[in-house]
Amino acid sequence: MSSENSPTRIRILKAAWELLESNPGVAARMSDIAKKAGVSRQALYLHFPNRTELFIATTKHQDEMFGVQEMLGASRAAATGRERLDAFIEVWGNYIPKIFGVAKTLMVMQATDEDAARVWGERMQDMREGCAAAVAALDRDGALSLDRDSATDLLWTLLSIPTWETLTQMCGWSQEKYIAQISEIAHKTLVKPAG
Amino acid sequence: MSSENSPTRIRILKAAWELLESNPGVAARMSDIAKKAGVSRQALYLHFPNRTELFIATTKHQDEMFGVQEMLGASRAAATGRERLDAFIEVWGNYIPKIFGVAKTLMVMQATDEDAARVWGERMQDMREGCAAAVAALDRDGALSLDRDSATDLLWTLLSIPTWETLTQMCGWSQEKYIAQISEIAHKTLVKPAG
DNA sequence: GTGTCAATTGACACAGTGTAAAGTCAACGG
DNA sequence: CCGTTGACTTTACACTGTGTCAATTGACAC
Repeated sequence: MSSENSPTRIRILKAAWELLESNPGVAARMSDIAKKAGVSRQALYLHFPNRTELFIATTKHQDEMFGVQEMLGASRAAATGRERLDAFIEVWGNYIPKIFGVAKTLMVMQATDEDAARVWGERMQDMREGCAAAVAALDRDGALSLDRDSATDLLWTLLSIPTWETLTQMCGWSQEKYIAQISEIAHKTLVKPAG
Repeated sequence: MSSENSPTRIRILKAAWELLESNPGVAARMSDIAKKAGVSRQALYLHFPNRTELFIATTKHQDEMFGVQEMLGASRAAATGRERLDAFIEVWGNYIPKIFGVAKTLMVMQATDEDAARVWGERMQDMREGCAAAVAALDRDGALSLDRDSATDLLWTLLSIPTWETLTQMCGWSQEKYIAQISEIAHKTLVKPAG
């Protein structure tokens, strides 16, 4: 079942991806995914031990396809703390819509499923490190107007998926407005006013 | 089944309340609730048409017990826009922890259940009106640094339950720190600097 | 007593997950 | 050309949880 790259496995992952994306959070049934992938329901269990692990694998597959690591790595290149903050907000903020469908499913499952909770927690912790790094860079520039921990907490919350969901999905903000406003709030609350 | 005040109905609601509170989001089973209420599983269906409606009723029961309407009404009394903003943040922000357990359940169910989604949406819309009113009061004072809609959207997001959850449950902020910081962010981002 | 109402008991249909066993089919190696 | 292997299918089933139904009990009211 494990880390193979068999074509069937990929087809299943792709089917799950599409279904979750078209209906965020609703968590398609195994039979739906099988149907979409053009395989039997049982074939799913040949590649993944259970439903949760299939969705976890879908998440990891997305990260691999999109190359998050590289994207986030790029934001580390920025010279000043302020530039780094902006770069991080832009990269992560623009990554969210790409993964939202699948991510939301995991987020919802997290409440009832330990494995989903673990993986989701790790993922959010990774993102938090990016926040911490940006905050640290600001601090080194003497531009941080809060203690590091609180600043990291705030930035993390500001860039959380529920925040993105509220603003873009419920309030109807465009992706550009979202990025611009989050960036502005981050500056106003985290960064010292003058220079 | 409907809007009676039979003692059994109340006991069921109380049992559901306690179970949801002790395990936010996990959504207890009907049999668990029945057991806790000291009543047969079938008795639940004599009072509520299904699981979702039971949870919805639990939410409404909480609102009734706590008297949200009165609490929020009090914040309308404030004289200036700034005072009103602070009052609203304090009232709503301190209400969240009281309802979190049950609310989170509804929030999670919202993804898969239309009725839950509807009720949850209404509830959030009610809260939004409080945000809009505070923003309008600021605007009347000429103290608003954003257009009304954007300001309402932002305040609404800032005061959303996921934001509270991230800061207090995941980051470990105290309720006091939460209120203080949210208040500060709201001022920095919504209210004009000087006077 | 009889009616009625609230609740119980036990049974069942249904959906969805996960397991198990047997069968099919194509590829590959002797 | 045969036999094996591996991936997948088919069928069946156990299990959990929701919701429905019918028959029964017990109390209280008139």
